[in-house]
Amino acid sequence: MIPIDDSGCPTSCTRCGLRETDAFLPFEHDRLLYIQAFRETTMRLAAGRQIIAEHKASTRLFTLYRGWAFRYKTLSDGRRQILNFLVQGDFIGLQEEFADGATHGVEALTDVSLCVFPRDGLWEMYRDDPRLGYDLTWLAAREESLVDENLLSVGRRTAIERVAMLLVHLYRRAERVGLAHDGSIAFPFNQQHIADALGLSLVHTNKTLRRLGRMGLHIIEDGRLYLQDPRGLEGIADYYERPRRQTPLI
Amino acid sequence: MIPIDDSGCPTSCTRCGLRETDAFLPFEHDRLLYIQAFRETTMRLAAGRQIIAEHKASTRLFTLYRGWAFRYKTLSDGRRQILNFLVQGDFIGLQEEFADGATHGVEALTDVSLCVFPRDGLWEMYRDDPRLGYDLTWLAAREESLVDENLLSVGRRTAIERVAMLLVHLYRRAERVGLAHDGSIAFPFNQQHIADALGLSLVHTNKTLRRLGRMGLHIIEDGRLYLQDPRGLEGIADYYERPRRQTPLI
DNA sequence: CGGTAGATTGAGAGTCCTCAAGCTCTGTGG
DNA sequence: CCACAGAGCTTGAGGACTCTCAATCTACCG
Repeated sequence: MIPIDDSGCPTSCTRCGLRETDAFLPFEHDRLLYIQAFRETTMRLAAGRQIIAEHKASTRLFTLYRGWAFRYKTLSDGRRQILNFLVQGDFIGLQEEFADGATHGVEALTDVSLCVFPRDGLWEMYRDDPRLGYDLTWLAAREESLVDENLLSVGRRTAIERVAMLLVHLYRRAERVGLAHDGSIAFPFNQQHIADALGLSLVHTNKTLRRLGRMGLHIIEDGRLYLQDPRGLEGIADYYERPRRQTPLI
Repeated sequence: MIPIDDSGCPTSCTRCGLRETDAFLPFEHDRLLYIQAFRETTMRLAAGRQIIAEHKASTRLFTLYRGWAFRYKTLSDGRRQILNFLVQGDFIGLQEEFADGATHGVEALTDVSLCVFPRDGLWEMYRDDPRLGYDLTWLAAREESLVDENLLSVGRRTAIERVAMLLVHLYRRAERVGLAHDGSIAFPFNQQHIADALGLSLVHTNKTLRRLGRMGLHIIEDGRLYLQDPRGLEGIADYYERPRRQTPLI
């Protein structure tokens, strides 16, 4: 029996539940202990709560241990753009450390469990264990490639291509970290989330989703997403997932 | 007289011309020598040439020493999205090191001069000098924030807002690294570049640019950009530049 | 003096947006 | 047990922003 704290995280990083999948790079025992010492606390947040508020500097870094979240930016009249979705294993808050005030918010999309790290300990981590620094750069670069992918969608794909892309992409990411069961994943995203991620209106997002559904490409039912025709979706989206290397998990 | 090699870069990093502006973090002499040793060579590429081809793994990393470049992705039918523009001082190729094949291309927009680094020496750099590793993460995070900003534009700003945003943003970035003279910057971007960066068609980009010009907000003339009314542009774009910290330069 | 790249403009079409209304489902309270 | 409110989903209709097609114009070059 693995000891669990009241946020749903294991008390010890050496028994981190995420590491049971093969999505993550295996870490040495010592390194896990170092991360555990670096970890300030763990916490739980309800869906809809802000993990990092859009215009405030955060003094903390996070690893998303359970649940979904998203990064976003808004214009002053309220228009919102979701930059990318975050799933368990993703690191949160790196840009805050570096970018000069060019802020974005991070919101919990479902109830989430988080590992919390102090932001001002980051440089020490690089110094103490350069390998972890290298891994952080990796995570930053990989997140950027997610945003790149979204920018290509929003800039150059049509509505139906964008939605097809999003469905396949989210499914693959969830599957990757062990969230797919019986050919489906939990799908807590509402249509406003999808619209804001794809740069579409809510109404048009709805019509496009329905259109794909009627074409027999996917089903969203009881909060779960089934890809009936993943190849079909990939074809529409002009997006073909490649095998992925294992990802560092901090 | 600073010795210059045939690519236009100084032969010694200790005399790097870029460091004469205050845009960059001052580096210790030893660190500059380390970077110089890490530098494999320098090179020059003509406008339009590929610095990194879109679907090929590159074995090199670069610092853009002079000129403009851009990162882009394309769909199989040729639609192209420019992800962000690169200016002198920007580091090129980090994502290639980490992202799993999720590739993008990097093209020289003007004639460029580049410092070239071997990609497989990167990890050694983290190990030898964690501070440089930290700086690389910084650069990665900052580039991501550029892409974030573009994604907000393309997803949620109207055409005129996007163009206003682009003009201000490019101007500020160029100014920041010492490229503004007499209230203008060299403007080598053609309308296709702007269209591909903003997710617009060439024709509509042209009409929008003209509209802003007729409103007296900017002038593009003889390959130079003048912001006649930067505040007006910022207002339209709902974008206000904040003071920036100094950036690492590697 | 053609030829090419880039900028410009007009016209018509189409994707996507806004407005509006109705529907389903869930939770709450009388 | 049922009315009611709220969140989210769905659909129709009209309008607007942006796209494609096409043609013209300028600048530059061999």
